[in-house]
Amino acid sequence: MGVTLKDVAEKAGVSIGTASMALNNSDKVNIETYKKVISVARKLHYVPNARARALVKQSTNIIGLVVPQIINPFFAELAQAVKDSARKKGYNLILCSTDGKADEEARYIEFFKSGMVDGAIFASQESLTNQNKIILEELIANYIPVVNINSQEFGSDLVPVIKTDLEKTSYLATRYLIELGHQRIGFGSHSLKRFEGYKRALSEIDLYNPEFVYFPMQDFDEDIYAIVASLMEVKVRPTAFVCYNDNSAIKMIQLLVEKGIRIPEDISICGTDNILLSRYYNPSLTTINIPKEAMGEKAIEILVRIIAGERVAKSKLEITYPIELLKRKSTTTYQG
Amino acid sequence: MGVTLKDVAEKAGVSIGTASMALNNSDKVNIETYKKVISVARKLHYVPNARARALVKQSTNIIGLVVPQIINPFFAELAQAVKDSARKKGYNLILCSTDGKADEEARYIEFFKSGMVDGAIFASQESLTNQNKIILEELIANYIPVVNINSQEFGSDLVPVIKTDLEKTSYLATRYLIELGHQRIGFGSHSLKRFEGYKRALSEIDLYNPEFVYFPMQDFDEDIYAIVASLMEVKVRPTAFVCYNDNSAIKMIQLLVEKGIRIPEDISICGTDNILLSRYYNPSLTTINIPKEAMGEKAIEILVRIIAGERVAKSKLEITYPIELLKRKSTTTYQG
DNA sequence: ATCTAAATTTGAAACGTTTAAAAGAGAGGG
DNA sequence: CCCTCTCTTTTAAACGTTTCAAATTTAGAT
Repeated sequence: MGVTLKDVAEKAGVSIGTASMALNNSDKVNIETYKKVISVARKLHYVPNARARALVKQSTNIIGLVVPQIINPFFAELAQAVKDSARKKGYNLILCSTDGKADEEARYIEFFKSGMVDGAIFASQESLTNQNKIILEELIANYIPVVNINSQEFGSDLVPVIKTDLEKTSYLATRYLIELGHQRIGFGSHSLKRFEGYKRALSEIDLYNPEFVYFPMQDFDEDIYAIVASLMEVKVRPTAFVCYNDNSAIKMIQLLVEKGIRIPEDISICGTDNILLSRYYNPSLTTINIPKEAMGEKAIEILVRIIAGERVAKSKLEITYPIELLKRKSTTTYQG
Repeated sequence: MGVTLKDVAEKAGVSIGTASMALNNSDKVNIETYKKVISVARKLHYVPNARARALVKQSTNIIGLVVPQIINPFFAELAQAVKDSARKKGYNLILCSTDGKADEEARYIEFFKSGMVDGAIFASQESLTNQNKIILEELIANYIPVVNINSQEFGSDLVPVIKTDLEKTSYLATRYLIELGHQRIGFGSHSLKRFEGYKRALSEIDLYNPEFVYFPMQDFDEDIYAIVASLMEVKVRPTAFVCYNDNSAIKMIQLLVEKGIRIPEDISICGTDNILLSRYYNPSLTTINIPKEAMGEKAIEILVRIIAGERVAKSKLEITYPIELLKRKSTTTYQG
């Protein structure tokens, strides 16, 4: 079908080995033959067969990135960062979103284990499920380099973790709302870590009240309807709310506005992630910035080092990135 | 490093050929040997080497999807749809975003030509650039199956096109605004097709006025600042505006609101794409739905047929998907 | 026991590269 | 003219599968 190295070699009147060396800029080959081979290759529009090369080189130059969902802007932006860094290092990125399906996950693992990627990055919302951990360990066992982004407290010593301090995100958010004068501050997330930060901030001033805490079981996005419904019924309503992430904050605001509640006048709302859109939302969203670019870049940097054979994580390697509160218009002082 | 077919064969006491056949469920192999091989393979945690298989099978089971940007929700959602369909057909998706960089594009092309993908889907905002066309033709010349999503009027007979009627999107939007009583309707897009639809709707009632037309040169997202600034200065301001897409509509609303303009009371705004967020924006966005799932699925279906060797596009193959106006809260009747 | 046909297994080529060892060609010195 | 050394090219193995023709085994029929 396509033109192969053999064709180039024949036309250039050299052996396959020489042709290969010439095309790989080996210094062993005579300058004249080099020129000849290059020119013939160009003339024939020769493109090296990546499949053959992958086999002999034991490497595909592809990195896999696994995210829970692509359509979540946080992961889209993270993927963008990871991709850019990967390309700079000469890798292509294969983007895998699991959408919470275990069988999808399993298929990706098979794919990775089969050697189609040189390494993989797992990004998660939060802490890894047991299932995730098994997966990572299985990959490690198959000598597939792995880096983990964003998950907390991962047990294995073998997988480097790039993360932020989740507890601190909600601590910062809650602190800020307290500073604004709020006393009844609600919270919604399935993240224990985040809950701890929220609780810590309120406990410091003895204002923690479990009444205002919502722990959606599974899918926060879906459970927002229930939370908003509950907020409408409750006698004493919180005047501020700390949301799981920007996506859910936006959804929550929309639902509240539909019920005639003004944001931020009636309820201040705070997200997390600083997705691109949070700045353009109406009202613009007070949120916590997660340094996605830096984290994505770091993940690639470390992964590439592992791929190159460096024993990066002799012991537990964890890198925690700083986060930052961005004060915008979805929060305001308590209008007692 | 890993365990190979040879290891399995030896341990099972059969030849490599037999082991291979057993693992591929060939009916030629005796049931007892089959069981033996399977059990040994399982015991050794054998995973077939995809690189070797790709070489001999001349296929990687990977499909490439090229989009302008992942972080644009429209393309994220389209990618999601494409990915789901691809997986159903047994393919993995490699997601490539060019971010408008020509050199990135070129690298993807090399990658595709090298045989690392079995086929490729190109999704574009709009009409293809000349550059794009050259790329597609180059791929075709290298026997890489290609399908095009969303672009209008592509010359080649060889590349199937999955699209919508862009002219109609802005026609529908403009018509609706006219029905709402608006007479001064603005328009912003670099798309000629869309402009035509807008102009047609207004010309039908003799209200077309070039004064209200904004043709950003390059990046609409960036040019919105200039458009909004201009809208603030102009003596007679439009009471409604048709935006390039939801993303830009959202950005525009945000900027207008910052200037104290109420949406939709002062200006009605209409987007296109129906990204997930448009429903949760505040106000929720009147927009035109683009059937992303259906289009993504169709693209994969056709691509897979081409990969299988079917000569899908003997002549020009174009499939146009229906669009639909979604009336939401960013538009309202003209409050003369 | 012999022959044939069917069932099963083996062996080896093929996929298209890379790479290291071996071979060959010049050049210069003795 | 031979030997050695350097520079260049060729040869062939290796990567790990799949696949198909050929070889072998098994079973059935006579």
